[in-house]
Amino acid sequence: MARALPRPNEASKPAGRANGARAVRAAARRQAILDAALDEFAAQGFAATRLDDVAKRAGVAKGTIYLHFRDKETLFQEIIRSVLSPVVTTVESAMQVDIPIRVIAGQLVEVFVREIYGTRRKDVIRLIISEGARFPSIAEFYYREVLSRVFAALRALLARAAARGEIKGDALIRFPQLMGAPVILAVVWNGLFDRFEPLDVRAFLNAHLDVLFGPGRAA
Amino acid sequence: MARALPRPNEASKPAGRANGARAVRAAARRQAILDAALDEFAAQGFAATRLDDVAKRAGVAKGTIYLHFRDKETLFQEIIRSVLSPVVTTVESAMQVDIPIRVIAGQLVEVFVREIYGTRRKDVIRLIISEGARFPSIAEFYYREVLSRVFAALRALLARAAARGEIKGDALIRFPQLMGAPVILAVVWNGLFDRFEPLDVRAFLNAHLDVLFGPGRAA
Amino acid sequence: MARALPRPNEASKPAGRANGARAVRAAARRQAILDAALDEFAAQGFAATRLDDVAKRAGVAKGTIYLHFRDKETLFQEIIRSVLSPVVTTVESAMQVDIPIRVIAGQLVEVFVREIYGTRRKDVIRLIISEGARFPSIAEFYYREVLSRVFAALRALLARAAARGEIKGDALIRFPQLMGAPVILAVVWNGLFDRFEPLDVRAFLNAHLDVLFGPGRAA
Amino acid sequence: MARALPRPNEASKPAGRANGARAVRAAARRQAILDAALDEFAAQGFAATRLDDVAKRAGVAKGTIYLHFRDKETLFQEIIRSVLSPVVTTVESAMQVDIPIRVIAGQLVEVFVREIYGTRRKDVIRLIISEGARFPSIAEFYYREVLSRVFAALRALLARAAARGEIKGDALIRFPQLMGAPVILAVVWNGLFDRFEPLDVRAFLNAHLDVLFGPGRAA
DNA sequence: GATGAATGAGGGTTCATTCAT
DNA sequence: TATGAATGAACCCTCATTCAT
Repeated sequence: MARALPRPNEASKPAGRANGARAVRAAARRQAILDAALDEFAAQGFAATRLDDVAKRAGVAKGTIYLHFRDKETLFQEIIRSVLSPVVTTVESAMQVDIPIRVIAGQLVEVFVREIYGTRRKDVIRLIISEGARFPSIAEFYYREVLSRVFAALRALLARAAARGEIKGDALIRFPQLMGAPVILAVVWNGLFDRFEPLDVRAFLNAHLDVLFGPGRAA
Repeated sequence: MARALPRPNEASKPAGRANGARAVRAAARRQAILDAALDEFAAQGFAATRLDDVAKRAGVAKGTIYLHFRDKETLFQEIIRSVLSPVVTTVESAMQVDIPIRVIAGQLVEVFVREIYGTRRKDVIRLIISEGARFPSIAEFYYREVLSRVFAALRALLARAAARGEIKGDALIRFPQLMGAPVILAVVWNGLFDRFEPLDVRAFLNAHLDVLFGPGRAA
Repeated sequence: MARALPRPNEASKPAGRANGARAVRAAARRQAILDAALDEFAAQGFAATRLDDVAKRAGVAKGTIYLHFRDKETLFQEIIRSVLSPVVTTVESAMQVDIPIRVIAGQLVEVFVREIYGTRRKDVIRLIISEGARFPSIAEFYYREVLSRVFAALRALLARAAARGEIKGDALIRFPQLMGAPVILAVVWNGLFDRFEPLDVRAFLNAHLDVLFGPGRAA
Repeated sequence: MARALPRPNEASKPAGRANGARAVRAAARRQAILDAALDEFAAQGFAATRLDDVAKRAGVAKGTIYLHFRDKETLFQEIIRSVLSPVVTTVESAMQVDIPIRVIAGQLVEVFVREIYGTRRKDVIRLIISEGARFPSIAEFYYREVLSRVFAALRALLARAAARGEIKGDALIRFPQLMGAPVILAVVWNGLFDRFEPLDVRAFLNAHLDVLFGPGRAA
């Protein structure tokens, strides 16, 4: 199991001056629980995950989980909410640069491959897809904090590109989701069918860009 | 909940000669259980579904379920396996006709909208996406019985289209998944975000075809 | 532990014609659970009672309890509510007869000794005293269904007695509770101090009547 | 919650010579814990009381409780034992004065109302009634240290009164408990039914004395 | 001494599965 | 065949108690 996540926005708990040690340990434990829980939730789904296993994997006692999270559902939501948000800003920024959409799209592929597909954030996306329907607040949070922000930036980007004549029809303008569809497929495929037929995600997404914007150079 | 599914290949249990009535009743019960179970599994997921609720919804006693299915998991797999297979042949057939790929693709959109998105088969796809990782045999079955067959036909279709010059680059040839990506997105979107931002699936998929093959007439 | 309760108002569940056997068994099981639970609640108090023990004592599985009672608290309240009500009518009736209060009081002592102190109803009173403060609905139910009815009848009885000159001052009229005080003491004493200094309850209560109404014959 | 108790016998821990300040602080903490614990035990009962709440209410950390008391049960018993004993001497003294029993009884009513019913000692009595059965050592302690001493003095008092002809029959002689019965009822009533029907305890107890000894003047 | 984070046994409740009717 | 009462393993969560700081 991938253990670490590139976490740009460190800092977390203030830790004051005095017993910083204790605060640090607490934060570490909390993170260990989050990590372990993500592993378990990703592997078993929400309902089938036992907090006993989470505790064991995190190396803490069962009761310790409850020192950091109110209950199983809160723990779950905490993971979903905390893991993806950091990338949103990165993606937004990349979209706002005033260069050809084909270039930006290529950068986004790299960001996705590196920051999401190559990390456990991929599992979080899978969890949202799998469990989102049962946790309306999660779907809502994800739509509000992630999707709508990304889509806003994407629409602006597409408008600029259209103005520059980089896009042919109006399909992408009307359905920006088309740009993200292969990303979803990649995550789903990875979870279900990679062992039967592996998918080279980077190549796959770049091929998609070729379809959208005409062939680029690199793959 | 959509109650009925167009089921071309009825038949199931032979029903012998004599007490055909009994066999018919048994088959009806079995189907009622399958229907009810699909509703519940789709709404709650596998682990959170209670057989009690399935029984109640099917109008049978809890024990009756065990007369037809070995256990909860078998019931689940039975649903997954039985519901999608029928469409495969339809899709294969459509792909084998020797007409422009753009036309066939348009027909496939209609098949999808009518036979899957407009029925509970959509729920089954969602279940495969959500639970497939926990049920390797399901992923495997689905890959073998559905995906690989559809992909085989699709590859042949794409080859013919390429030969005819209907396709520009080699992206689609190398990654036929690109054709299906928006279908996955549509199913996922429907489950999670339709209440925030509804998606006109037919228009969406046709827009995708416009991107792939250049604009068609219809929308 | 006293196992049976004189239950004047048999009947309970209708039991129909057909599967009366099943209904009878169900009722028996339900009663076994109530009996066992009363034993445990009386011995340990509400919070310290484990349903595991109740089940064991009742000879059923733990889950069976939940077929008959929603949860531990409901089971508890059910006991409290079902056990005492039957005696209320008896007591009311006794009080309504138009004979000297001294005689009626003597009869009430007998009723108490026989129907309450000699049965597990005594435990129920103790439970009300012990746990009532934590279960407002129980105190309220008991006040409404038992106390207020008994007090109403008692006030009428006292009024008649006063009119007949059987009572000296107005103390009893103003505080009918004085008649019941030794009953409470008896129940409490029985639970706490009988092993140090047994209390002959019948004699005790009759002595109380001597104090209230002057000496009678019997003891 | 009544905070203070008239505590005639202060002193507790000797406090050595040197760091008396520390000892005083320790004693204060200990008392704060006892006070908080009584509040909680009275409100929730022994089993349902959480030491967490006690600590919070006492303004100390949970671990601190264990510096002063071996465990939850010890803390409980400590309260029971420490709170009531002080009044015993007062009651004994009042009973030993050589004046009419009616007068002494009137004084006892005042003592009860002031020292017990008006303080948290009332709660302790309630706790003994509620939990005594589960803590044999408490019932035993209470019987030995309180009841038997009070009853001894009471029997002497009654003997003197009988010799003086202040008592009619032998009921009180045989069952001195009759004198205390309304006290028990008052405490129980206060906990359960006061909100439905308040009881004027002083008037109630004096009415009882009217019954026992004939009407007095004041109330 | 004082703290409060950490522990882990324990208990209420659920639910897949069985089986007597 | 169909039922649904009964079972009991499993799981979430609580809380008395401990102990490193």
